[in-house]
Amino acid sequence: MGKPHEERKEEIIKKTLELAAEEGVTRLTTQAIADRVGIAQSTIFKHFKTRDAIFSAAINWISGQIFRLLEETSRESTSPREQLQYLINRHLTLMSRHRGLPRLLFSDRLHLESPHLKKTVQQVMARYMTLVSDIIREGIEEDQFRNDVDPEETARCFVALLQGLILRWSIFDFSFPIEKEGEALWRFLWSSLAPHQEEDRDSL
Amino acid sequence: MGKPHEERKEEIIKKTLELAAEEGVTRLTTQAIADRVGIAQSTIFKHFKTRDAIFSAAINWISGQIFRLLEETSRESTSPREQLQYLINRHLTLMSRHRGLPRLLFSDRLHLESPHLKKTVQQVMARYMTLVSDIIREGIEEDQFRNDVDPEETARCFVALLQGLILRWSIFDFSFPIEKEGEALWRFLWSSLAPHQEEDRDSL
DNA sequence: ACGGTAAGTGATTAATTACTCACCCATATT
DNA sequence: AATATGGGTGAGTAATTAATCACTTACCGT
Repeated sequence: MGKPHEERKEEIIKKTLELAAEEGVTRLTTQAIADRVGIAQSTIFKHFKTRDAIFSAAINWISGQIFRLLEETSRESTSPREQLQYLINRHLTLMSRHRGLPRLLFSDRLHLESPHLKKTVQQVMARYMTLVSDIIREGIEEDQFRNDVDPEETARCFVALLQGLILRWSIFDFSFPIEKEGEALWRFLWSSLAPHQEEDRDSL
Repeated sequence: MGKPHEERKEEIIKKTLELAAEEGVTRLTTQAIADRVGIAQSTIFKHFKTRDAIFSAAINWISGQIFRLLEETSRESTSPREQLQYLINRHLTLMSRHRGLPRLLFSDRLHLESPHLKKTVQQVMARYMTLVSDIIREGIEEDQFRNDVDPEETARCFVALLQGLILRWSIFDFSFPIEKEGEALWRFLWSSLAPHQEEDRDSL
């Protein structure tokens, strides 16, 4: 009886994310997590020293997923335009598959309770924006994007668009398909990135 | 001794918002609020029946502020373009002046603890997007904006941009001047709304 | 067979926290 | 002068919850 340490650890993290999506971070007690996993409350502490360690592990898991996503994107040798589209789609799919992520990321418990976790989140965001601005700069050099946009500024807007969309989705209880909204987001982004002669083609 | 009911009520709400900005929603206990106001913890309950009633009042206050902002914007008889700029500036100034607002609005305690408050927030967002799409539609009709953008879609992106920016600002602990970022946001938005012949003028 | 280790449990504890209650006291009303 | 009222208080309560602990049980290598 009893699963091995690493396996149960993963299970606890996953169930924690599930619970965060359904009940919100406030209801995320060790008792609730234990119930969901199907073990006693005290058993939680065989695998995590403190409750915050669970959150920490969850955030690190999320960071890992997003870093993987970023690496895969930059490994793709497709055009800058397709890289951005790929990034939007994959990002939204990731959030769609694990709805607890936005709830956790947006909760203040993370940022204010432990400075270390806050730094992790900030680092992920910073690296994210760096990659996006690199892609945009490349697109400008290759004459695929207009040359009068500022790459850093546009990258910040890119991330803001994504986060804002996810936030609205979360506030409206995941009640609309977010992948579809991603397409609208891309259309909007493209209308600001596209060189002028190409626009007629894409406006329909 | 003792301020009149309505006055103290307002004071509690204001101090609650202050605390939310500094300490986060998690630390927002009745004790902390009472300390900040300078009264005993039990006195809080002379003015609010429950702790949630304080949150409720705070959210309603926020909603009021934003509704006022929206009404003022539509009352302005300036061009659609200036209306959008005005809305961005005023919105960011409001958030800048009361940093507790984003913390409260993004906290899950609001949406998940009480369905009523969630509805309030959703209604504000819905009305916000309606107004923005109206402005955009008007701008298209007056040939100030390109005619191949979808007003509703663009309005959703407008709100996402704002929310995303505020979220990043909140995650980075209000460490950069948000009004300045608002200008970048407008530049980005305008590059997607501007008719083509006008662009050369504004690109610098 | 045996001893060690790792996962699991129930009972308990200490701290936090929303909320109540009996009681004060100043001011306004009668 | 008597009294009612409203803002204020300190002490206390019940509930929640993270964390501990003594103990059990299953499994593994020797």
